[in-house]
Amino acid sequence: MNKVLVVDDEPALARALAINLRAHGWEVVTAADGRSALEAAAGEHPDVVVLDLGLPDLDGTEVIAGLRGWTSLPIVVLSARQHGEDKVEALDLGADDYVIKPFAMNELLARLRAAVRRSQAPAPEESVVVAGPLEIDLARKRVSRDGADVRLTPTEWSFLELLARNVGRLVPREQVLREVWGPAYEHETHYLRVYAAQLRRKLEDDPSHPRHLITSPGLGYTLQ
Amino acid sequence: MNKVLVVDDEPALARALAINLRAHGWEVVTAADGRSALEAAAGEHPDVVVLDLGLPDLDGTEVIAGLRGWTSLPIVVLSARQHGEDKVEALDLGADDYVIKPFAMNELLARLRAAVRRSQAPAPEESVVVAGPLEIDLARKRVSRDGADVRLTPTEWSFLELLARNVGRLVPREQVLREVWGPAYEHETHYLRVYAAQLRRKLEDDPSHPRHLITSPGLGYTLQ
DNA sequence: GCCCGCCTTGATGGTTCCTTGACGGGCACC
DNA sequence: GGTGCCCGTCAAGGAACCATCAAGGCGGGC
Repeated sequence: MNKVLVVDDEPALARALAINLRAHGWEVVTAADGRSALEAAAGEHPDVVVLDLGLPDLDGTEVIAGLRGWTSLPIVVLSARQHGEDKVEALDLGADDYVIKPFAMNELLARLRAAVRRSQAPAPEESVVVAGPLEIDLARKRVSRDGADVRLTPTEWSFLELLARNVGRLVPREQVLREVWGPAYEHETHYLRVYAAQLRRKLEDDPSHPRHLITSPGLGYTLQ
Repeated sequence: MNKVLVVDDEPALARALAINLRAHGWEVVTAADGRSALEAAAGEHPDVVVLDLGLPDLDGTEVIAGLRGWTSLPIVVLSARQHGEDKVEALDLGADDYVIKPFAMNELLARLRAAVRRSQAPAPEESVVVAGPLEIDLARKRVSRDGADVRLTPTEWSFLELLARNVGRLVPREQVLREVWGPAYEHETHYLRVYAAQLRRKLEDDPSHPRHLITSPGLGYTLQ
């Protein structure tokens, strides 16, 4: 199921959107201002953001800039302003699409689907990544080792998923911290060690001599 | 310069678009019907397609489907139809964006920029530099020699990467020091010798008679 | 309200890597 | 042949980084 973050300061509209989106199979989280939107984007890992311009605390463009600083997560902007430069500005800042209020629900749904599809397309994304005795099913968020299911915590999964999507490639430490914990955690390298150790204990035959979750000191981690 | 393929059967509109786009720095090729649009997309390698629905020969949705069969090239649909399902249908078929006529030129330009940026951002920069038995994969940060992986430290990698990005060219000592250690280290030439030696020990068959990591005394280093 | 799972944080010990120094060789020039 | 310069090599100390264990705190589920 795809997850969408709805950012809107009008409770009525936010609730209406949430109900409609849930009815169409989306998992919905909401935020009422820019600050909590940025937090939620980092903490909830949505697949797409619906962003209403004109929030109480931050300008909508600041929210876009704040997100684009660390993620390419698709953003669909929602606005009542029919004319003017803000549409162009939002797109140039890195928004992915723009819908004018009032809008037809099925149009918004189509644009969300398009945004998510685009963002996922470039990852050729076999939904199951195999590494030795490990099978990582990205779509179902499941991992098995020698055929037996392995239970992971949300953070462990997020870490492993990132490595799996770049299987065979070295993923830099900063990228792991940014994408798993959020942009404010780029220097919390201790987390990496703790979670790498936890994953190894669950996934490796000999956790102290890992063969699949490999550390490159000072650089990052590789799944192979 | 970015190249755009404009598909429109009205010569007047097509010409107006082409002039405007060229004025904003785009390289423009045009097609007046669906069949030639598909050919042009294959032959001209545009960065983005602007597609007017309602062509004489093929339905616009068929053009989208025809393109999506083999490429993920971004498509911006142009249409006069204000309402109805075709907007949703076009997006779901794989169009990347949708602009309704009449439209503001700067909006179309912004959407084109956004579409191109999106399509290029995730391009994983598949560049592998080969020098004799060495293969240097810049994206994966991996080096192999005769097919076997070679482990490098962060500083060694940074040094080698710089040389690999300028393979065959002499990289001045000062540039190496600046880009690997930072601007304050421009005169620490000793570092160069130590790390050049370490790299040779890992990469060369006979480290004391290097064939790939070449020193030009007083000038700099070359990878070949 | 309690319990449990998970995240965070600290402490410790081991490893890797960077920096720095010392020494010898080749080369040009005097 | 001596001198100076630059390069290559080796080695050691210390800093940065990693692995592991464990405990406290927080929140969600019951």
